[in-house]
Amino acid sequence: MSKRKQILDTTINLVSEMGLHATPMSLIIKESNVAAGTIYHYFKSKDKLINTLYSELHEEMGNAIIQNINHELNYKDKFFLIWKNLFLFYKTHPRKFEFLEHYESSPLIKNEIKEINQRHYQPAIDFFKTGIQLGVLRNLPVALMINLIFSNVSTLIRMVLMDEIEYTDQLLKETIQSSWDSIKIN
Amino acid sequence: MSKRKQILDTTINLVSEMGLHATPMSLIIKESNVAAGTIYHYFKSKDKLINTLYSELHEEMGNAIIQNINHELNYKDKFFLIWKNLFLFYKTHPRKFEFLEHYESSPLIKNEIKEINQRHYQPAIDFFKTGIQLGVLRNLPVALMINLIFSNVSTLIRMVLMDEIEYTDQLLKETIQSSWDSIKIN
Amino acid sequence: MSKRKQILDTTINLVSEMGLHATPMSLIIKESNVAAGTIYHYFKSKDKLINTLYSELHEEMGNAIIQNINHELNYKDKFFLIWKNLFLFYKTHPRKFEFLEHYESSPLIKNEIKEINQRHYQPAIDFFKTGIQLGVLRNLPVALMINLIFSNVSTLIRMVLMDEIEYTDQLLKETIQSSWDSIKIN
Amino acid sequence: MSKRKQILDTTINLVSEMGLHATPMSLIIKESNVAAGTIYHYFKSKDKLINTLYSELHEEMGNAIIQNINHELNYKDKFFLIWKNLFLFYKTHPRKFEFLEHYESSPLIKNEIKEINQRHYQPAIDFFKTGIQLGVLRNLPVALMINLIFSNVSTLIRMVLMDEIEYTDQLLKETIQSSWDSIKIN
DNA sequence: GATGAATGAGACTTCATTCAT
DNA sequence: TATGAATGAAGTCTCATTCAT
Repeated sequence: MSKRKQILDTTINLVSEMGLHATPMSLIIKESNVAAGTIYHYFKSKDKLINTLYSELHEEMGNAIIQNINHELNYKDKFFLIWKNLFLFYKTHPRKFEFLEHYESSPLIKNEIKEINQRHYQPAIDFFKTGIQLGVLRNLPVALMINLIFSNVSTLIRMVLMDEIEYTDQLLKETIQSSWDSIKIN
Repeated sequence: MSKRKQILDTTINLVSEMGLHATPMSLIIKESNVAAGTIYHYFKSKDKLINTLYSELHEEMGNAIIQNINHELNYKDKFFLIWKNLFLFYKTHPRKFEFLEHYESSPLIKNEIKEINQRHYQPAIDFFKTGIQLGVLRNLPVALMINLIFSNVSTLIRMVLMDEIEYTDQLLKETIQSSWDSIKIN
Repeated sequence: MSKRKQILDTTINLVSEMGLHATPMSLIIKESNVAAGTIYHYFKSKDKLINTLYSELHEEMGNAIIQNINHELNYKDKFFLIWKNLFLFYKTHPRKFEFLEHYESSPLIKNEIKEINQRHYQPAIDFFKTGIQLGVLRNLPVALMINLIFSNVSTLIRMVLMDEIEYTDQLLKETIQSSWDSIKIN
Repeated sequence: MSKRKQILDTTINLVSEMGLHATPMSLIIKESNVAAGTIYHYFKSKDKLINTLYSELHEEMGNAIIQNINHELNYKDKFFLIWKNLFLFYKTHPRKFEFLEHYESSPLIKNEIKEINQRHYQPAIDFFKTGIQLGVLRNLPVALMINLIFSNVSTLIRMVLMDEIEYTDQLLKETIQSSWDSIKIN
């Protein structure tokens, strides 16, 4: 594995477990078996390292949520699939979810970076916009609607990962239904 | 104002603005016009200071959300009022919301402390439990339901405070309606 | 018990156990159940408190070592008794021995204070001086001789208190004999 | 000179002069012309730094005391030489003696560390053991005997270094004789 | 590309002491 | 006599980063 990959992998594991500020560069250096200078060869600063991770992660997530969406599905089924895609991505990669939890609320992240990374969700944004235009979805601001739905996914996965609730397919289905009912018309 | 109060007030302002780790004790000391030792006279450590703030805040919020709830209101109206109460509490005290945003995702917070502070929400928990028992609400796990609704409130207030959306009474009403539709039966 | 006595008692216990620098005034305050100001009412500073303890201790020791010395005993028996008196004083008051161990090597103690407190040992000094004059003892500088003998006592008691050796009357007798042989003539 | 050596040298000088607690890291940093971080690069903590010094010192002393011991010397002469070796080591390196004086009585030192470092004195321990077995020395516990003799050396050197007595070869010889008389048989 | 010794600002906290009550 | 809130200098240690090799 390349040194760069080693560093990124170690960082996501450490940050997801301990938090951003409890993960000093010195620890990343030790755990990824590289020299101090090597990290700074690949990443200009700790900020840059974290933000790189953040960007790559969002690209990956952007791809994950549109998996298996095809045009033959009706609108509601597409919604269910997108929701499930995101949920299963987090469930399969809990470290990545935890990393985002630690990251999003940090002053490290600049709005500029957040905005840049929204491009990965353009298909999802378009999907909700279309839903509103078609009259299938409630006429809420798209950005708000997306945030509401995405935060629903986060709420469920957070409880599942923290063992505050027992995961079943039935639970997943009902939670998605709840999400759907919050935005659908009728 | 007592020194203790000065310290707590300064801390919530600084932490909400800069984040937990970007708020050194030295800054709290300077801004609250006390000596270093004075902080440690009242709070054993930075951790303890922050956790005290967190506890007092939750007590305040617990009281805020049941404001003006009276028995003559029907179930749905009570739900709208609780939602609005929480939203307006955050809107009136944006610093407190921001403090929580910084705090909740920090490894500083121990589950133990989180759990202890849930007692302040017992009336809310009971309210949702009753709704399910009465058949007014969907049969989702109560903890999940509460987290879903509360995170909806956070989503809206976050966007409003960050100027990502323009607040209107109409917007508030529609968002609450969306929340309600996600849990009501029929 | 008077506050002053409470403070002194607490201090000797704490210092003997933890050492001078590991015994902050705040701990003495807590353990002796007095207010911060009260200590400073009786003792001008931590230094003064410790030095007071030191002086009172040496007065007590000075009295202890000449206990039961009467003129009918021969010189050697007097030596054995003095040695034993000091040893038993330490054995009966281990805290006091430990206090001195922590104290003597501290830069807190000024030579001036050490010298002042030597007056309590005048009888012992005279005893050794006489021994040399009589030709019973080796012609070593008196101060050196006293330090050698006293440090022998400390060596034995230290090992006994630290459980590095098992105390028996036989062991005590033999160690005193060894001390005696180091200074006696013939 | 390596930074590590610079730090150790500076530390022994400062501690011997001022005492353990009167030697802050900041002073060591300033006097040894290194950055704060550099000390912690080599030594995990102040404790570790001091203990390293202690260990290296005992190794040096262990070697010093058996200097020039050869098998042609008789037992008594060997004893005199060992005594003198230790004395001269201290006299040549007064800082090292003073460092030990400050260190030994500190709660910083754990018994564990003391014990580990006794291995450097195995030859001396064996020497005394042999003396007892041969019937040349009094039948005292070896550990006690060694402590008695070593503390005699410390007593003399302490007085010499503190100018409480004037050093002469004659005085040295007589003090060693006194030590010898305390343990020899006949 | 890769190393790791070295940096130094700044983090949290302690502690002897004071002083108004 | 007795209290204890308040002080602030100073303590140990961490950490992102650099640079000569």
